[in-house]
Amino acid sequence: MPELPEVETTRRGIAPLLEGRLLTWAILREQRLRHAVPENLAERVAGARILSVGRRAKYLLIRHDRGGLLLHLGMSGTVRVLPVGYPAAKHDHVDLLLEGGELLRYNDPRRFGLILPTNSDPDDHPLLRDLGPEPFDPVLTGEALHQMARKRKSPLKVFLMDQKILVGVGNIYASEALFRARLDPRRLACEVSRPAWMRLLTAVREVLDEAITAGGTTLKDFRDPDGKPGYFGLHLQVYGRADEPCLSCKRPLHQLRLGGRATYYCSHCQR
DNA sequence: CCGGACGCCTGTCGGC
DNA sequence: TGCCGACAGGCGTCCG
Repeated sequence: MPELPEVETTRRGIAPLLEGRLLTWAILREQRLRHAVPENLAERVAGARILSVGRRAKYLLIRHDRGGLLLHLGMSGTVRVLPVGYPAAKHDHVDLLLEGGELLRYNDPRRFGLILPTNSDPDDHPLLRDLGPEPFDPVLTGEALHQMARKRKSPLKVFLMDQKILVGVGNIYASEALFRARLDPRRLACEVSRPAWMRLLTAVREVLDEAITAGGTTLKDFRDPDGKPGYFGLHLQVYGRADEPCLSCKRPLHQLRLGGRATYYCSHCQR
């Protein structure tokens, strides 16, 4: 589920509540996530003072004075801030208890996400090692993308979703950015011109930025830490709109599979 | 090294 | 009504 805008929305929701607070305990109801959550999670976090809540790619990084926590929402994960004692529901796998009577509750029906305590800065975790640049990092340019794509024969959309190239773009925003840049998702990455890469990078940044402003996209599960959905779904131009008219040319949009994922595009506007 | 298929999970939806 | 397959926002591994 959550791509960069949903993770960033989650980060912004929890950061003001967490920063400077003391973690007092953790309740672990289900440890079988993408990686097993250590049995001693509570002891690992109890008494730690939270310094900051950051984000790298689609990971949330909670830094505290004894290390940190790495958190990923997978396909269906959400995090909420609730009062202590709030009854736990199905798939509420982990609670992080905070000084002052609130808790951070992690819910993830499909269990593709993760919560891992780290002894040092969670930035240094091996899971983050091979990630590409953030989409808003100035080191990322149309020229850089053009270079990286030179020998890549995968479809443009698959390339765009490769987290080693750049991070944060998932299945929804890949289709949206390609529509905005008027590029055919099936085009081979190695055959895309430098001006087209610049157009695409601009489109990626615009789409992500607008989605963050809207609080992300709620197709089904996603909620911000207050339990509110994201409203970018109202701005989706192509995702989920197979056979509906293109908002630009009125011709019906197409759907196909690329890299095993549903892909939506306009065969007239995107070349 | 690269690209494609598959698996990990649960829930939901459409077709029969 | 019930069953069964397909599919869903991510990502890692395997194999050719």
